[in-house]
Amino acid sequence: MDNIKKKLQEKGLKITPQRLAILQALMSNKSHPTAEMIMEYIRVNHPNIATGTVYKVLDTFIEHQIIKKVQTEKDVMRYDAIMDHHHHLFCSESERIEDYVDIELDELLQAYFIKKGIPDFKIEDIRLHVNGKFLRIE
Amino acid sequence: MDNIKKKLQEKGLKITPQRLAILQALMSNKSHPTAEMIMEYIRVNHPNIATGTVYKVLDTFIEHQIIKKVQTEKDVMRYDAIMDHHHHLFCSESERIEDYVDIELDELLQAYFIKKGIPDFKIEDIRLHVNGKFLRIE
DNA sequence: TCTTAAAAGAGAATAAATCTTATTTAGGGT
DNA sequence: ACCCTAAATAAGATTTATTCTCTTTTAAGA
Repeated sequence: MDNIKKKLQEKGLKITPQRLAILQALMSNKSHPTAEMIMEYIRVNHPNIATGTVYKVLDTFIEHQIIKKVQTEKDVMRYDAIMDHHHHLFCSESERIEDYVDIELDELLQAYFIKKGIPDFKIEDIRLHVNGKFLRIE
Repeated sequence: MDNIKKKLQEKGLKITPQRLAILQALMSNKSHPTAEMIMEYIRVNHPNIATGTVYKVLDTFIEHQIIKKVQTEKDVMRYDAIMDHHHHLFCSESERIEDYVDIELDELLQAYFIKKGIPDFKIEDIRLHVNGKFLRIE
């Protein structure tokens, strides 16, 4: 929790109970939750947090690079508190999304694109979207 | 245009002026348009097409694998009529999205994952989301 | 402790997408 | 070519996620 406070302070953000609750919710949840799911989770301890506040706080976090949006095909946004470079595994039968970290792969891709490049495009970041099926239930 | 008709027939879909217009719009537009943009485009020749029809037709096309949704961070859906395996280049400063085809890369990835695999996950499809900047204006 | 800019609350407003119901139409069968 | 019917479209109300506006509250530096 102190670690969460430090994160906000580093970015020059005021420490509020709402921000702490939302960031804590995000960091304890690896399932890339929606704003809805975050609200549900924090309403246990913060019954009167406003919907708009949650969206606003999430936007603030994104702006300050504390969290990221996850790109999906659905019209509900999902959020990710893990900022280290990683890829995503998407379940083709459910809404499940998991992180996939693979430094060896990153090096392979980096080497490939340094050698080959993409015409008229300056690469900043490469993310894999791996679609498939999870063989074990979460 | 006959080619578009054939596409619908192959999937057992009725050929309607609305479907032809929407698919034609999608195939002539490489910018991964939104439903809104498609409507604007086809309203020139089809002034009284209903919004709901456009969404319905797009869903039907997705269901029959004639088009695909593009995963973005925004809450407007974008559509792609190119079904051959390809990746996407995302502009970090605008809404521009372009296709990126690279068979050599696909082979590299395939070889990598056949060798290495992902624990408890059966890969069906791998897409790269390459973020960066376009060095030439469209 | 005081001050004030920043943040949160409440709920109205917006925008994309979906749903409902009535009407129309494509295309197979006669 | 003409029916017939299931499928498709039109129109517009509705839903859902998200954003906006305005007022009140609060964090944290002076």
